[in-house]
Amino acid sequence: MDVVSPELNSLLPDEIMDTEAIEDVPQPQPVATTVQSEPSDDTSVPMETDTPMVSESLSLCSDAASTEHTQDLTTSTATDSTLCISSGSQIPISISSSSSPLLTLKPALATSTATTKTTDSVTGTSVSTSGLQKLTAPFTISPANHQIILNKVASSQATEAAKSVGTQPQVIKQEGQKLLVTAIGKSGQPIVLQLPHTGSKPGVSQTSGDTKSQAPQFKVVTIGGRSELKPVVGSASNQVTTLQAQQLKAVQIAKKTPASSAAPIKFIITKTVNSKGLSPQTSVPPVIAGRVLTQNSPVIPPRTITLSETHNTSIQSIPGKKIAISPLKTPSKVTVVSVASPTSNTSQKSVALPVNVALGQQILTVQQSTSASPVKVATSQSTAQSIKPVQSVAVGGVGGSQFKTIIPLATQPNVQQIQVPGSRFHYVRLVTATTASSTGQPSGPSTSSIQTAKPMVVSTGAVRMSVPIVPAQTMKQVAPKPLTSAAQVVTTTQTQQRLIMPATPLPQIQPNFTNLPPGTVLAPAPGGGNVGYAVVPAQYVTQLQQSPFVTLASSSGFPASTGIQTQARLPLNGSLSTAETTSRPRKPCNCTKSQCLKLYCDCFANGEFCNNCNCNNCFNNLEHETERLKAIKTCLDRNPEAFKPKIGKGKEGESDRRHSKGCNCKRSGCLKNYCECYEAKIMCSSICKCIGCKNFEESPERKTLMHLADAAEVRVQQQTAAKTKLSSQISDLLMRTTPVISSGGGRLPYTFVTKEVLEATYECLLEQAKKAEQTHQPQAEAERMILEEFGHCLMRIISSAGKAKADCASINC
DNA sequence: GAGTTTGAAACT
DNA sequence: CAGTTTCAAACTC
Repeated sequence: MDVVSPELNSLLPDEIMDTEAIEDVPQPQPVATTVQSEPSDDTSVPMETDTPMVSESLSLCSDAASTEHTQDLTTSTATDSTLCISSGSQIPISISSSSSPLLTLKPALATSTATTKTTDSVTGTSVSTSGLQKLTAPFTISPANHQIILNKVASSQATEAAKSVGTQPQVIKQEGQKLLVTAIGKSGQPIVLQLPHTGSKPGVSQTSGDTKSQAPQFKVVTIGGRSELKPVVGSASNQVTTLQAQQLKAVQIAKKTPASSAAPIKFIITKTVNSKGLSPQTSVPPVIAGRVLTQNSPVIPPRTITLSETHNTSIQSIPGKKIAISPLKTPSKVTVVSVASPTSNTSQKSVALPVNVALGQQILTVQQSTSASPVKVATSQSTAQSIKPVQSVAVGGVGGSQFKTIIPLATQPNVQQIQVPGSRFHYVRLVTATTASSTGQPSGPSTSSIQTAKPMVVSTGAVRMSVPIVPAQTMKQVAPKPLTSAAQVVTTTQTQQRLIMPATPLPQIQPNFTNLPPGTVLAPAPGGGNVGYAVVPAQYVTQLQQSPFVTLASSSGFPASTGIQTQARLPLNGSLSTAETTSRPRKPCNCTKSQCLKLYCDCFANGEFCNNCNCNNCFNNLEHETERLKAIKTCLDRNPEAFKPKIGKGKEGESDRRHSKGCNCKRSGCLKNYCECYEAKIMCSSICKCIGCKNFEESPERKTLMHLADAAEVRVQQQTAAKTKLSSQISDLLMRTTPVISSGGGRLPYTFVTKEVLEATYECLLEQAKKAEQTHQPQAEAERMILEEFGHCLMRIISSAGKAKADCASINC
């Protein structure tokens, strides 16, 4: 049921699976206001997070290797409940849910497949092994290695907000929703889980964690949710934010709480810490992988790990809208963002579940709306399926991010792509404004924003989103920024949003998936998968939480067929890296035969959609998503590294940048842009197979060329500056239509060059010319006479100006 | 702007 | 893996 087409499954990276991090989620036993941890019996299924439970469970599993890093997870559900999970040193973990949705905290069992660093894993940590525990009471999990402390958030803003609602946020009700949180972290690293209750105001919930504090690295964060039996009314947004010292990935998941409490909701969040260490440099591959698996039978232990809530609700199907946001090239790390298809009920509270998880180096931002369980889809939510339009938030960003974000998207017909100036794009599907909305309000670094039904700037008629852009690297600092406007996080509330871990062993999937070009949208499984994936640079995701906004505007219609209807406005400065910011806009391609679906096309090779190109018969757009995906797969089959950046770090001791494959130039001497090395402004290296290479450090030709290039650049700059200055002066002069005598007396004579003066001068010069003609003066003499007269005119003008100035001064004007 | 050159990508 | 073809960008005129 869920989602990824078989084809695409093969593309999914192992990282997504990261079975190690995955743990089974025992069947939730809804108990009112209690936290329950039950080891699941089913260890056989590695990924199984989802037993055929009525309730949805959210499980967080963290395998934190580093003790020194703090984690802040904040999950907030906008409408019904807010889930805030934050773990940071000395930050208590609190879970509060004002709304009805039941939350059950259970330590997930490490799945058999997982090689499990289970020692770290949650299983050891028992939220409540003994039995039910009330969430209201502070809850501590596995203090030893991995501490998870669950406390009321009474003090927290979220709780306050919940109180305002009239519900007790701290209490987790068993309304069929199960919250499974498995976290293994250092002792002393509190994790705060907060369930927003319905109606929570955006930005209300906050996690108190110190974002700057060291955060344990998460290897895998999976958030998946699905509604199962009953449609749930209400919406909840969860936001989890984890900050890691060096790099962050924020996962924001917006989900809608089901209207009916009866419908179980399962959230599973698995967080594992990179065992090898926190340092970004670690050889351990980045690991965040998300995958949506299709589950046909609820009974079968789901392979999927999903953090999402499903909503059923409106029968109406909202056309999904997709916006493509240019992704960075080959981010090395992957951020998974799942977006559930929006449910249609307007009456429903939009649920935004932004989850920001800063994992060591990874920041995941997942926004998820509730998603209906596959089962529901088949049954109760027959209507729901129509609703599937999925949203992904696309934020334009600058290339160079090392993260890749995967956003599951619903395969709705209506798709729009946004091409961000400068190129990197992402797919974004926009749900109709009615459902979509979520905004995270920045409260503090660690704070999670509660997403209200009103997201950033989103208008139903025309979808408009403003997304704060933040460079992934800066995520640490991001949260604090106060956002004035409601929308900080772009989330479209959707009935279904899923962040899913692959249920099946993903090894086979992994390889290709990581290499997917940014912006790639993975089509949902043909069999009714609602969710597709969009691969976007994590940077974009992280940007969502930054104060700077990206505004995405799309026409109300969102006809699928329409080309790019959305407009993305991105601040190109500030958060973006220098290289990125300075990067010139992508050049339009001129492909004629490749349909822009081969690597010949720079757009395609860069993982971008064609936009404003001159290509013919272009298939590199959302209108040809199927073909495009197929082409991507083909490319990846041919070369798994196809979409990775060609310019990467060289071996140790070598220059920082070098071509990954090296060039093969034969005639250009590697001193023309034919040469990819030269084009990238890097030296050829030992791996190059070029002939007659002159692109090396000591090359005199190269030095000369570079010198000339620099000189030319300087000239251009000077000319530009001169033109600018001249233009400014001219415009300034033209502005002076009337003589101005300022009290300051600083005006130059030209201020007296009025229309009348000019006409008089013209008459004088013309008269002089006539005189010269009448006297049959040679041309040279005539010119001299005219110029002489012109000089006299100027003298008179200047004299008059000076006199006027003096007179003005005498009268003290 | 048309035509040529070039080398990566694609194909065999 | 090597050779050939295709392709689009870079370059020249």
